[in-house]
Amino acid sequence: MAIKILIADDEPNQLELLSFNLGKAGYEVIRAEDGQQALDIIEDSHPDLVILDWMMPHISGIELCRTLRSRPETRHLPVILLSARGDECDRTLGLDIGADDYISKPFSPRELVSRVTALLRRSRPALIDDVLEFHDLVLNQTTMEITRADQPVALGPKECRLLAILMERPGRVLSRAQLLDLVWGHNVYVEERTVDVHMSRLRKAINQPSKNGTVYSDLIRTVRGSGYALKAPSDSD
Amino acid sequence: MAIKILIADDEPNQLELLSFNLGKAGYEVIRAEDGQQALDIIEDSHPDLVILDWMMPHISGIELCRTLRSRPETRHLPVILLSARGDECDRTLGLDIGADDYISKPFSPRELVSRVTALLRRSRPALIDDVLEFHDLVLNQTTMEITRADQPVALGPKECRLLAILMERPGRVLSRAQLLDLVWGHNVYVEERTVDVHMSRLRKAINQPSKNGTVYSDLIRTVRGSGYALKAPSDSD
DNA sequence: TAAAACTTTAACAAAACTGTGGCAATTATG
DNA sequence: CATAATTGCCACAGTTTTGTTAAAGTTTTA
Repeated sequence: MAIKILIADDEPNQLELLSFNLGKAGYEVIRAEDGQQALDIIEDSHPDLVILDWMMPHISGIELCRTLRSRPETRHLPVILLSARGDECDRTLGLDIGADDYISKPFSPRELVSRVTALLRRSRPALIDDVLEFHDLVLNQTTMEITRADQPVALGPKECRLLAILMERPGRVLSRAQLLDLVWGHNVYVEERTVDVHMSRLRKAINQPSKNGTVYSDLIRTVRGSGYALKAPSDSD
Repeated sequence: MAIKILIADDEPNQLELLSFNLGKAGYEVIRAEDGQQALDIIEDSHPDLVILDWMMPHISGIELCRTLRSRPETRHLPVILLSARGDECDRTLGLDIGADDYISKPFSPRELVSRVTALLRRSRPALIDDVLEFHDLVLNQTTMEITRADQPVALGPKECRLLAILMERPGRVLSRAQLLDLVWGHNVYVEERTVDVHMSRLRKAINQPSKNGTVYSDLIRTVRGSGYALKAPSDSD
């Protein structure tokens, strides 16, 4: 599945230039021509990263960035701000508002792509590195091999994806609804309790993978009333 | 615990300037004067972020960055590269090598601090995001972890929410009716006395969290006839 | 000082939540 | 086509959480 990047810019030339370069670098590009449209698309197609022009009609990049940061479901969505003005005040304002990076025009295509990649590596390592690690768990997304303490672990597709989602956000609590959305996709109807069942299967699989009798500690934390998260075992257990 | 930042630069003035500004911004700064020393310090004191000068004797920033990226234990350590030259080639090289950000001299203190904060936000979400603090109490709403004086505290969902509501308004007195509204929602009928019970449970939980016999002071203030509020302990209790 | 007003907290039953074996349906796999 | 694997759901059991009540403790008021 290609990495989706949303670009919002009201200037067609600019939009074209950006799309072309990111497309060439292998990203799937979605375009928006103003802030409102961008917001709709974000809600709808869950891009992995967004690039916002500072100045746009209706909703400016800054406003949009603020909005995104204020909503739980987009709070961690990587945002790059784009501005014609290079002055420092804008720069710091952009970053302080919660943008993850700031590029001032004119910029080189190379730099743009580098910054996008660097930001993705930081925020969604799975998309770039395709090896996820947590404690002694390793998940290679290319080969779909999973190991715990170097012992192979067998997982079904759903459990595997579930694990990947958790490992991309180590420690963060995800509600059943969020997990359904992230793992199953957001137009599939399944019971929330089904998450529990898969979590149970996942636990069983990763907590006793090896043949020798070693017992592993539970890396999955149930947060009563909220959902599930990964947790590093404390010294006591 | 303060966030530790390592700065490696062979030029004393530069080092001083950086330290001063980051120190003022509330970070704990550790200094290194060349790449080798930086490496030693990283292994030794586990900084949360490092700032590397591009040109340094013995081991350059670029080399050091490569080294860090190649080791599992520092693979995800946030790195900012610093360079005298602003040309794009360096810029993209730096980012491609795995640095998380790149700042070219001369830079403004404001921008530096903004970039550091932005980088920390995305690499160590727990340090920046969704965290409520009051005195020695910390409530991380992302991971749903609560600690008092760094000791974990176990809370049920209701108590947790109650605490969050109080911590969002430190010191302000909230009536039982307000608390019912904020915590339970405004179309639920529960006895006002119930608030007392939960407050009592909350107190018990946060005022004696640790195993060692330490006794913590009561952070919750009962305002007779009005309601409850958080209070910082005075010196006497 | 006694009564009144208010708060704390133990106890308990009800409600809510979670873990998991089992089952049928569906989907790969050989 | 037969067999195995995967998936979603139900239902029961076991826990934890929650709301209420009531008794006991404090503070304020008259």
